[in-house]
Amino acid sequence: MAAQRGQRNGVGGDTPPAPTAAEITTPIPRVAEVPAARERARAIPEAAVARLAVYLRVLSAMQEQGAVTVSSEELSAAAGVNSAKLRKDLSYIGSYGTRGVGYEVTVLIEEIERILGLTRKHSVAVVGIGNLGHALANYGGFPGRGFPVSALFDVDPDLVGVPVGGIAVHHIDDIPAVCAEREVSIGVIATPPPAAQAVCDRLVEAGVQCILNFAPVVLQVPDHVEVRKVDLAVELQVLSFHVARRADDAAAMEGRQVNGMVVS
Amino acid sequence: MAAQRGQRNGVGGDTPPAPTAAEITTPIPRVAEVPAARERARAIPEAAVARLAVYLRVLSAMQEQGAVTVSSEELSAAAGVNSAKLRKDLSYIGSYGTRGVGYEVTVLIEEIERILGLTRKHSVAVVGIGNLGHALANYGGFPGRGFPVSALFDVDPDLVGVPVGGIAVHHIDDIPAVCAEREVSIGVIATPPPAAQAVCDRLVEAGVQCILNFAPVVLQVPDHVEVRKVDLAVELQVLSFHVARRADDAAAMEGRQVNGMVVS
DNA sequence: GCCTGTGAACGGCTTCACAGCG
DNA sequence: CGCTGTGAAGCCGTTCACAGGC
Repeated sequence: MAAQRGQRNGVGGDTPPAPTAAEITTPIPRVAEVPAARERARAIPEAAVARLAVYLRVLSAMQEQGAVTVSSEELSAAAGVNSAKLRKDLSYIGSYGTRGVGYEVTVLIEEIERILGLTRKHSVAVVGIGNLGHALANYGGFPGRGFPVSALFDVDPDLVGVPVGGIAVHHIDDIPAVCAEREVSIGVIATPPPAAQAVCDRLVEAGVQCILNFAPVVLQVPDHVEVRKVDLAVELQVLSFHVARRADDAAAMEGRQVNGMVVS
Repeated sequence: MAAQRGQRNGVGGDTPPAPTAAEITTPIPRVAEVPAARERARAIPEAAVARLAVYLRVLSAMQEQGAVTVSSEELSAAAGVNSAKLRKDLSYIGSYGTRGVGYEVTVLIEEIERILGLTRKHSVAVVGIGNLGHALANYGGFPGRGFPVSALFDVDPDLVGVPVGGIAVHHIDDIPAVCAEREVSIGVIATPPPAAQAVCDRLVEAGVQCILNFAPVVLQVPDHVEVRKVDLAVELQVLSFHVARRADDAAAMEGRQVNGMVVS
């Protein structure tokens, strides 16, 4: 898995599910009266949401190859998980399979897209048009499209006005105005670390509710804003840890004269 | 990820060094008396390893500002986690704090670097010199350096020989030779999806043990190879899910006439 | 008194295994 | 009979709370 969770500003503990004043004194466990859609959506584990996105991509590929139905076994193999987990994940969004047969590809695609909110387009703004920003801007139409990059920003006056990936770069001072006008719902921060927090503040000010942060900085945001962080240095360091562990293992085995059998 | 087969081997918890050889009733060949370093390294939760990398960056920044000691409270706040988690994470690598005082910055940095295997440089090879590959190649010296990008590869003959970020691009057919020569330990895949598996196979063939995969593909690798995946489309879709959930919540509240209190 | 280090409680994700239905 | 859907068990990481040193 990639992308560490992280963010969560909370000073002490994290906010519990969402206990309203009413819940406190309820001595009897009872079924909540909350709207079904909301409840169900909230009940999906974050980890499962990420996997649903993967299933969606696999399903799209299968659909293009003309597949009409898939079994949990096939789909899970293609997505790199085990079938029990896949069925559990799908059960979070409802029961769309046919026992003894499998799932209808088109139905699953529709349902997953609905749950992930992909039926609605989400405009993306990329801030920081350096190497990474360039790459992201040109990525145009991410796989499993639905995320049009509709605004680019940078501090550098020389970049302002220059078209990158077909879109003109604006100055970061224009973030509020341009984001509002183009109804940007997701902001991507690809600036140097020192600039990240200021950019983040501007995005929040502009009403952006979700941020994908590539800068190695812990962003401070209001509770209603969701942040996901992609940290390349961390990824490499985690890999480094595994290299080191492996080396230790090897050294240990060699030095210990273990019998021929290798455990792993 | 992969790693099916439970391979239990008397690795209890983090109990004191007391290998109870008596309890084993299985005649299965096993490694007795495992080295402490290996044991400890294996016991660190993956999630904790990722956070250690974050602490390291924060500590480096603090060191540059002249800090000599930090308390778990300060460090955890700067890293965006709670202090209990931070102390637990640090306890996995040993006891380097002073009760009543805190941790010595330089000591912590050294120990974390040691555990993450950063005392040894890890050569990185980037395969696929498109937009993203370019960005990665120029990233040169990732924050918290120690990961020199020492080889670049692409299929495109026109790119071969062209210097990117100071390094000449090689053809992917040369992966085995070049990687061996430059002792590459980490491979980064930034190719289009269809090429990813083939490139991965070549890297494995070249002896690379860890791979960072940016292609939206589930790679098949031998058990001894570690893969981490960064999937931009999945990140965006997870954010999309949250946007949708928020919208549902708002709609639900409005339609339900919830009492004045706002939950989150 | 203050802050670290950690056993134990807790909660959430994963795995199991089988009931349920086509 | 096959495959989905799911309660229940198991496992693992997080949180709590306090013992242990300084």
